[in-house]
Amino acid sequence: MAASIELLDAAGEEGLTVRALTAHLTTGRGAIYHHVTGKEDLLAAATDAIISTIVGTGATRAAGEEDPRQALRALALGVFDAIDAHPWVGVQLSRQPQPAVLRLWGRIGALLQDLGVTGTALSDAGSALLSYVLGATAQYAAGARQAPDDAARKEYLTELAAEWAGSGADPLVHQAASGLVEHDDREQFLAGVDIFLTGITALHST
Amino acid sequence: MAASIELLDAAGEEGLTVRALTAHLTTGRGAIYHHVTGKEDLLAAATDAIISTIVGTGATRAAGEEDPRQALRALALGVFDAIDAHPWVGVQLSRQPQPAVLRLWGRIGALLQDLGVTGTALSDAGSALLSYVLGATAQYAAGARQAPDDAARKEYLTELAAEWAGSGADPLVHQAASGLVEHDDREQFLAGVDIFLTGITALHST
DNA sequence: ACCTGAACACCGTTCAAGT
DNA sequence: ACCTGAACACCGTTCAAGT
Repeated sequence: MAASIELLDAAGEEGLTVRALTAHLTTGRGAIYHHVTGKEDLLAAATDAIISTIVGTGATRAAGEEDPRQALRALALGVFDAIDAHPWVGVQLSRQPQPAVLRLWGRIGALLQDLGVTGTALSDAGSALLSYVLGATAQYAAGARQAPDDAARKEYLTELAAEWAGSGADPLVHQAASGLVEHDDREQFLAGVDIFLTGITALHST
Repeated sequence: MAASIELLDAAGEEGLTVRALTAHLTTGRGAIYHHVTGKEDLLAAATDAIISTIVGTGATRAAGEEDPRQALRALALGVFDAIDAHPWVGVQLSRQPQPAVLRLWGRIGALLQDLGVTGTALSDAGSALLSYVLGATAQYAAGARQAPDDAARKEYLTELAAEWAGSGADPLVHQAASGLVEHDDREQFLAGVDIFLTGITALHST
């Protein structure tokens, strides 16, 4: 498992090949099939291992001593940072039915319940927040994969901004493109979480 | 392009192989490389073709005669229905930099502007809403791929619910699992859009 | 029970050769 | 300029044979 994550971090999803993995473990190609059913299983297990470290310990200290809103922000940021460190997790999380997704659902649901949301509103809010987090991190991961370091990121964004500006006559897109290079992904991600929490609170209190 | 979409609809992302496509077009394997740079380009073009039909015509009649909130709901539902018809689009949209995503961004941004959102709040709200729509549809598409028809869907969800119920001691997950089989994806998706719009409005008016 | 590694049935992409 | 299709360099997975 550790070897799989190492390979994924080093070369992305395409870097995890049965050949590379078994070579790294100095074993025969067929050997892994005694431990996992196939490559899909391998990826799911690696993803679950990463997500577990974020959700895992937090679940016990959620008794209520902490502000659930703050805890939800922290959880979301935890996922964000994990994808920053392991971009391949972002793509993987969009593929159901993943145990890692289930784990996240449970934690988000519990915190929303602490916030006083119940019934249909709870499942609506939970799945919506989860979808946002997964969608945003997947987008971010895709961008990060294109530009691993800061210099490459700046170049990539400048190029993308030029492409945006050129593609549409829309002045709005133009404006968005100019702000693209300077914007902070992490801040924008958190702003989205806040829109969510505000919406949930507003809908709940009416 | 039409042939590519046909293959993708029939057999999913894995069904689109260079061999199957060129056989369908009764041409040589290398022929397509004179029209697209590779398979990635092919998938991006197919995705853009689908998204264009949703965003395309709407852009012109967005002058303001329509409630922007309603228009955003309609746009979101349009994406949802497109992925219902072509599940492979869902996965594809999570991969940047996709012209289709840019197209959606432009339309969402314009409608948010009609709603009176500007500056940093606009780019925050736009990217958040886009992330939600992409995340939710990707999740839905992944589920739909597992269960193409209604009978399979029910069976799949019942099985998933049992798995959920078994995995965690959490009573919340238990409760969510029981509601899983009956819930309407489309309704839940729209509920999420409403949480968003409510949050954006609430943050904007304070 | 677990491992080995050749073999199998696929891929996407390239490129000399044709029209 | 566009097409052809054999060839190349890969894949994931299987399975008879070993320990």
